[in-house]
Amino acid sequence: MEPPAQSRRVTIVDVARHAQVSTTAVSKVLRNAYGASPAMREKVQRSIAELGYRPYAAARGLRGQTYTIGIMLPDIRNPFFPDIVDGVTDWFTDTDYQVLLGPGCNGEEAEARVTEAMIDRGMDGLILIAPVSPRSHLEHLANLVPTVVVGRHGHSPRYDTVVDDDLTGASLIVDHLVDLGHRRIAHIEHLETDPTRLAEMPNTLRTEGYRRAMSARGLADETDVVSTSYTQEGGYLGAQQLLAREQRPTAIFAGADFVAMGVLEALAEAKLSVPEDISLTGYDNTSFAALRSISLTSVDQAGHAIGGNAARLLLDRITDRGRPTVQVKLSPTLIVRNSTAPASK
Amino acid sequence: MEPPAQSRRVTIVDVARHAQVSTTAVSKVLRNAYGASPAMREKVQRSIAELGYRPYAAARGLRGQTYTIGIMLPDIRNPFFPDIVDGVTDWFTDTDYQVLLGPGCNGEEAEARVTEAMIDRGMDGLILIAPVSPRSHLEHLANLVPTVVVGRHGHSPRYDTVVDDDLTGASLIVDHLVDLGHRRIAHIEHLETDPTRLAEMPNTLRTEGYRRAMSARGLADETDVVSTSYTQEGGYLGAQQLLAREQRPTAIFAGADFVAMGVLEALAEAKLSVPEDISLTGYDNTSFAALRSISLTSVDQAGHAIGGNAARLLLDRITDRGRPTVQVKLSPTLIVRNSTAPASK
DNA sequence: CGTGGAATGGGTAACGTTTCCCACGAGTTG
DNA sequence: CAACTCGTGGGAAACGTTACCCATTCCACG
Repeated sequence: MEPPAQSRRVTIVDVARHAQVSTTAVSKVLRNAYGASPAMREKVQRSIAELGYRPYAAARGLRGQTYTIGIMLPDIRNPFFPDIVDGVTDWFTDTDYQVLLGPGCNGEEAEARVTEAMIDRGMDGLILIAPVSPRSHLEHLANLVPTVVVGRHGHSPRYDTVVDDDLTGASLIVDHLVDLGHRRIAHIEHLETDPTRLAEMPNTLRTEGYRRAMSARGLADETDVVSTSYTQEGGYLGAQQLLAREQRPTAIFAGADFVAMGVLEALAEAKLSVPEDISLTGYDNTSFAALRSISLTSVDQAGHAIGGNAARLLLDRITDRGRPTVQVKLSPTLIVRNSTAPASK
Repeated sequence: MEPPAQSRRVTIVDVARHAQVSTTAVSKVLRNAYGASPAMREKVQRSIAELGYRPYAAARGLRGQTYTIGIMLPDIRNPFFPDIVDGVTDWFTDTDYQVLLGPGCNGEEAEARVTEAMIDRGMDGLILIAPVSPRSHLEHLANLVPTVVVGRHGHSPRYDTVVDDDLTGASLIVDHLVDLGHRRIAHIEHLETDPTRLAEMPNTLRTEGYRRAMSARGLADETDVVSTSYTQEGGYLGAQQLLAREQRPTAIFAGADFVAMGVLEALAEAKLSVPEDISLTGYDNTSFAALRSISLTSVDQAGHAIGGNAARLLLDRITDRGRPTVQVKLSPTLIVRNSTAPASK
C-alpha cells in the first residue's frame, strides 16, 4: 500500500530547474509566447513531459487567465440544454480551455449567485443560457467578464447573443398544420409578465410568430392563445381550458415539448387520441419527442450549432474585448412525426 | 451609457483600509478565525457590505481552499443524475462552497481530462458519479484531493462511497413480477468485460440480484439474461433476441429505464402491447418512466438522498482527511405503474 | 508588585504564475 | 569601427489571500 503522503505538486520552478532554464522561459513556452528559441522550446517541452507538469490554474488566475469557461443554465433536466452544452464543449476541445457548468439555477437570485461564483473563480468567459435576469444585470456581468447570452432576443452593445429564430419556428408549425387542413389551431404559451423581459424571451416570440403566421394564412379570427407556463403542469391546465371551448381546436401547438407532455395527459383523460382527434405539436425536439410511443411533431433548434456559435463568439471576445457585439440567429427546422395528421373535419 | 472602464476589483486591502484595520484582521473575520473581537468583527463586516467585497477564490486557492466542489458525471442526458446533483447542491446551500459540474464525459480518457482540470483549478473536493476509470486511478485521485465516489460498489481505504443497494433493487422487481404470477422473467443487462470494474459496477449487481431473487423464488431454471448495453439501442436489440425465443418471456426486466424505452420500441414493432402481452420494468425511475403514456414500473434510487450523503461525506473528509473511509448504502423502493400486470397465462 | 497567560491585533513571507523590463551578444548598417 | 537593431534569455515585481509568528495590553494570581 502506497504511503498516503501528499506529494507536492510539480511547479514551474521544478520544470525550470530540470530544464536548466529560468521560470520565465518555461512560462513563455507554456503560452507560446514570443522570445523562446526552438532549441529551448524543445528542451522545456521535454522536461514538462518528463515531470508530468500541469500549470496550476488557480495561480494563473491571479495574474491573468484561468483558461476556464463557465456555462450557466436554468435547468439541467430540460433535455434541450445538453445539446447546447455539447456544442460548446466540442468547440473548446483541443484548446487549453476547460468548460464547467453551474448547477441548474431557477430565478434571478440563483443566477446571480452562480454567476458571481464564476467571476470570483476567475473564469475567462461566461455563456448564459436562457437567463431570466434583467438586461441591466446581464450588461453588468458583461462589463466584468466576456459574456455570450444564448436564447434571449434583443441586441446589446455589451454582449454577443445567439438565438434561434423563434418567429420562423412558430410559422413552420402553423404552416404545417394549415397545410394539413387545420383551421382551428390553438397555442399554449408561457405567461410573461415582467416588462423588461417581455420583448426578449423566446416564448414571447413564439406566440408572436404564431399570431403572424395565422394572419398570413388568413386565419386571424381563429387565433386562440392560452397563457399558462412552459411546464408539464402548464400544458395539462392549458389543454383543459382548450377542451372546454364550445368549439374545440383541431390542433394544439404547445410552446415546448414539456408542455406537450402535459397536453397528452389531459387528452388521455378526456379519452381523445392523437392525432386522430386532435393534432399536437411541441417545440424544441427534445428526446421525449423522439420516443416512439410519443412521436411528437416538433421544431428542432439545432442546439449543437447554437452552442458552437456561442463558443466561437466567446473566444473571439476574449481575444478582442473591444470588437462590436453581434447577434447570431439560427434557423430552426420542422421535424414531422406521428402526432400531426390531416384535419378530420 | 456607462463607461466600459474595467473597474478594478475590490480587494481585501481596500476593505482593510476602509475599516482601518489590517488585512490579517479582515482575513480572520472572513474565515471566522480565532483572534478577532466582536467589535472589530462588526466593523469589518460593515466595510465588506459597504464596499460589496467578495473574496477572490483564485487567490484563495493559492494559499489553501477555493471553496469549490467539482462533480463529475458521465452523461448530462441521463435524467437520473440531476437528482443526485440537486441533492449535493442542496446540501451545500448556505455554506461558502460552490458546486460546479464537469461536462458529460464518457470514457476513461474524458474522465481523466475533467478530473485533472478540476484538480488544476484547486477544487477542494470531488464527487465522482458512476465513474468508469479503474479503481487504481480513482485512488490516485483521492490521494490528491478529498473524493467521494457515487455508484461504484466496493470499499476503498482512500475514498468514501455512496451506493444504492442494487441487489435489493433487482429483487424488488423480481418479487413484484413473481407475485403477479410471472415465471418466465427475462433480464437485459449491460455487458461488462473489464475485469477491474466487473465486481464494482451497479449493472453487475443488478444482474446478480436478479439471479439470486429468481433462485430464491424457485425459478432458477427460468433465469434468462441477455447481454447488450444500457442504452435505448441495447434495449431494442435485447428485446429482439428475447422475442425470438421459442418460448417468449412473459415479463422483461430492463436494467435501466433507457433500456426499457428500446424494449418498448421492439415490442411495438412486433405488435405486442404492454402490459397485456408482456410486462415490462425499468430501473432508475427517471422522468421518462413517469410520463403517462409510458407509465413504467421502475425502481427509485432516491437520487436526492444519494447526493446529500455524498456531500456530507465529502465535507467531513475535507474537515478531517485522516478519518477512516465509509460506505453509505441506500435502499431503493419499487414504483409500480401500468407497465406490469398479472401474467395472462 | 512581579509574573504569566489570555485576548487581540498586525507584520510579513509565502503560494505559482505572468509580465514588464533590462542585459547580453551577434549581426547589420552607415 | 561605431551605432544601431534583433533575437534570446532572465530577474524581479506583482496578483489577492492566508498562515505563521510576534507585540502589545490587560487582568488574575501568587
